[in-house]
Amino acid sequence: MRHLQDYLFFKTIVEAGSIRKAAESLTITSTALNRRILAIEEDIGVELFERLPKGVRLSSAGEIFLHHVREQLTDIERVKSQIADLSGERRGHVRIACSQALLTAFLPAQISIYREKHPGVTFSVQKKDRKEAEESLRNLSSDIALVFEPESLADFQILSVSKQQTYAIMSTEHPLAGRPQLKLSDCLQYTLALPSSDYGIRRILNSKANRSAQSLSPAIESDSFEFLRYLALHKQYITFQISIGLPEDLSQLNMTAVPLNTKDVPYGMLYLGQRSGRTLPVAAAKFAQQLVNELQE
Amino acid sequence: MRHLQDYLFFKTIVEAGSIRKAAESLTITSTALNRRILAIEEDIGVELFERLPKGVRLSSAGEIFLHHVREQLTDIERVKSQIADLSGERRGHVRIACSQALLTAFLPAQISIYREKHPGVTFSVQKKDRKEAEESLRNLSSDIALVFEPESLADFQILSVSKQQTYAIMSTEHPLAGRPQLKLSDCLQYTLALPSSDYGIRRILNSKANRSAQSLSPAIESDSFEFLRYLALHKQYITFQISIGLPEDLSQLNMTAVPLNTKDVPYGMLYLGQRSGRTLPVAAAKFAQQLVNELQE
DNA sequence: AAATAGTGATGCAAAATTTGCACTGCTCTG
DNA sequence: CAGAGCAGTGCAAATTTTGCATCACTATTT
Repeated sequence: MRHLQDYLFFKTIVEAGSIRKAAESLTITSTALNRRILAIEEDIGVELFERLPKGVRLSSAGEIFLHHVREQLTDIERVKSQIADLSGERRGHVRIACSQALLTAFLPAQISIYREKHPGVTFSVQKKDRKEAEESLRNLSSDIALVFEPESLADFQILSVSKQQTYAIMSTEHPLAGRPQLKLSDCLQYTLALPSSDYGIRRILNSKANRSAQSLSPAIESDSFEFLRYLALHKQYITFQISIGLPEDLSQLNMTAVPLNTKDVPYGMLYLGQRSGRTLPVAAAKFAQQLVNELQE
Repeated sequence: MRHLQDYLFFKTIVEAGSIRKAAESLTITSTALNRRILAIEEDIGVELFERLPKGVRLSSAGEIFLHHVREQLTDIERVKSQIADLSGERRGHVRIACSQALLTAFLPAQISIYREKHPGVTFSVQKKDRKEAEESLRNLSSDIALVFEPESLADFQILSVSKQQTYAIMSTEHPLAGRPQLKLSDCLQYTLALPSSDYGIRRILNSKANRSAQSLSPAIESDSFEFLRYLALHKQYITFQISIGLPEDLSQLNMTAVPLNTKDVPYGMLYLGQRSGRTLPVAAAKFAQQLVNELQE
């Protein structure tokens, strides 16, 4: 859309912090870009930026305008997507913010299923922690978010909630492998490789440990679930994952996942949501619907 | 706003039903206008209009686009108004849809009060019946609506509700003048001049008459309250009005208003509302707030 | 203290886009 | 069947946007 170019330019400048830098990434001259901003400012009658020696910074009027610009840019996407859907062929782009656990198996599978029906739809998936995911919904940089144990839920419109059981992951050689079910205390006798404490799984385990006055002392902490998994394979450590985050090929890797007793370690909650009050583009709305159906099973 | 010109052009064409007619009112050539539409259509990839021999008509894609355009045009007004409010001086335009009864005394007084504080704010007031008022909120041609006994309340976000007592209006020479209070049956013995049946007051009176199996047979019906009032003055008829709609200068006109007993004819409800989910421009929001305060007394 | 490198703004000419005129082809109306 | 009203199009003029060179300013580095 031609008229929205100014909006995009403006947004890019805000993100770049300088007109010249923004101009570079927009493949346009800084002077042309500068003048477009000046023109907008004249239109509105207020300066959108403070001019600093190091670049530009939003004025308070600019903040208001930025908010409007973000809404516009996403709104026109929705409109285009609705219009495209009239002609039968679904097109568009779905932007997903999600917890790390979803990246391994669930989302790849779901996206693949969706794209078989609608190859015109593209996806971007960003791993975000709980805070970041909610923020990205708020500032419209994501359409939907899948968050395990979310934080505030402000502006978060819940589309689906599903209970997630925690599993212990270990090598098939591990003494505990083969048990039908475990308690957390069973695991504490072995060496643990845990996600860092800003992850939902860790919070679940922590709270159980605190309640039973046990101490959760991991030998290894990491923010990469994949790393933890490989560690558990080679070093006979135990790590944990929620059910939806279990890789499909564990057995091929000589690993196994044993569920933790839910009376011992309670279910965690996986939330699917969008920004409240927003109408999603068709593609995103339909994909969200697919996830809702899938999560209900 | 330069970029929104296309939107305004588009909207004008829709309303005019023809590119040439729209071009005329926009003081631009039909050919230039035509090409701007073609450009938009190329941008989106779909035809927005069906081309008919008599002009153009919206396609279904155009309908979606129109909806977006309307939201845009009002949204940018809100943004401008919010930005202007930063600099202290309030500017903007408030569009009000209201029932006829409000035009006589209430709204003129309220607008006058508001404009003393904020002379930069302009107003447009449109008399609408209950259906029309709600529709004008929905399609964003009004910011706020004041409706007596509204109909559906769909998409209608209620800002305030106030009870309105019904008054009988008559000449000071009338036999019933001077009574402290009346019952509907008292009035039925005299000749009535009533608003047409799509007005809220008439509905209130009708429902009472039906319940008590009385018959409401007006000698005169009109959709002009002013006409009815003058009629009542000169011909000794009785007409009715709700409290907020009573003119301030009745006594100077040798007329008087006598309240109807509320146990006989119940209160009617006056609703102040906006479209649900919408953030009003500063000027409109503040004016609405003033009305809410006023109506609470 | 001076040089340097970074920022946004501006005058001016070239490039690109938009506009208006004249005209086409179409359909419905009288 | 002629006429009026409609949208679309080729082309040249008018207007707007762009890019280059350059200015004025500031913070950092030498």
